Amino acid sequence: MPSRASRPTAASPDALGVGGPRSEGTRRTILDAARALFAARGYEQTTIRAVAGQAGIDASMVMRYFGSKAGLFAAAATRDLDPPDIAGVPARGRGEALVRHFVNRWEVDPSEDMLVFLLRTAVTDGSVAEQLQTTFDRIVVGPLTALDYPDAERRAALIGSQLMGLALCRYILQLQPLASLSGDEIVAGLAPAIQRYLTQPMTGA
Amino acid sequence: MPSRASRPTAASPDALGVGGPRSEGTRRTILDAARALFAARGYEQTTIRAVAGQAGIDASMVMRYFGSKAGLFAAAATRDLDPPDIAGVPARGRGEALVRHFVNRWEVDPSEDMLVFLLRTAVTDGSVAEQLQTTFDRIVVGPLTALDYPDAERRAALIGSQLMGLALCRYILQLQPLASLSGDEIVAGLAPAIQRYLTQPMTGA
DNA sequence: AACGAAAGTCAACATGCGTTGGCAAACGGG
DNA sequence: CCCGTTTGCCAACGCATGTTGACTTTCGTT
Repeated sequence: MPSRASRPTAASPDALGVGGPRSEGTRRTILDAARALFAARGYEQTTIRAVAGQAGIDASMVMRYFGSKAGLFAAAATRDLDPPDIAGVPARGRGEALVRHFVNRWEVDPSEDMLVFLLRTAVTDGSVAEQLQTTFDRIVVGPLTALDYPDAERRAALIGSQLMGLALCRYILQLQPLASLSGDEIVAGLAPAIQRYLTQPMTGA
Repeated sequence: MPSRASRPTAASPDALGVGGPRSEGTRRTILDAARALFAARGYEQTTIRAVAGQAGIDASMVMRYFGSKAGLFAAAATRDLDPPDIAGVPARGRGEALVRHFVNRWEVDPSEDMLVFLLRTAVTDGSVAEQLQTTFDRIVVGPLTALDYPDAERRAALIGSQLMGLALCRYILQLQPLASLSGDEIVAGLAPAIQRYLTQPMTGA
């Protein structure tokens, strides 16, 4: 990706704090570069200079826009992500729908997905782990409780551990043969297990 | 843990390379400290000085013993770990036996387990990921192929992703409610899924 | 055309890191 | 008792990093 100079067009005088409204164009450019690098290398390995380099600007610009490396990460880590719509799926197909939802998103570009992005950094940073918990609650636990599944939290936890394990092994660690299977093969292999987590009776408490 | 000065006892003139036989006592002390810190913070966040500090010695000592930070990690990352004995278990109970094997080990002290140790560092270091692959092949894929399971590699991959996900969510990220469940509850929840991965028919290839 | 603020660059600082070499104490055989 | 090896500590180097401040360039407004 060549260094897109891009004329930032001075931006519109939108609703932004008086603290310092900057060019919205380069702001997004920086955030995209930051997300890509944070997701690819993790927090420590990602340097401000590298982010600035990929964004085609100077490192001090990143500081002016986001204050600090932590501020940059915080800004990069807040993004909308849509929970899967499993309510519109018959109960027997919800396991597969759940797996397919995430696999489809991850197949496009794992680095672009918030869950993979957070996962990578959460491993080395405890505060990010809390954020991952929140995100996960909203995106997996939420839909399950909305459908009145009993023990929704525990079922979501089991399902989550499997989905996280998949994301970890396939997209981050790239372990074989998991990394070279097709998306459909992954879905076919995982869906029955997820379905089972949804429906199997719970023992103990 | 107070700084154990400990007289290294000059050690026995054991079989050690001519390059530099050092005190075996402090060598192990350093390795223990290194393993604990690597497992707790990951590779980047662990500093030579911190390892030396926890071992109660100087940082340069670590260098003399292990040459470099990478050498220290390599030394810390080589340790025996026993594959689970599922051959002596009836086929119907192998899923549970597999889960229980790892959960039992992790309940004692996750930081002491090689798999958790490697997992944490593999996320930020690609070369460690390869080592994790090797370890995993030996400890999970091996026992399965030895029992002539069809599609042993793929089944092991699915099982592995679930076990890795558990280790990640419960012991590293400490996500709720997974982190606060009892070991038995974990085993009860996961065992049927693992058993299913062992026995369910494989679709596609 | 001139002004001034915004946008961006450049050089430098302070810090913490891995790493190195030199120097002091402990130990053991002659 | 002395001396060489081993074991350890101290101070420092070189480097990359996050961060800062002064300087230049762009560009809309008057």
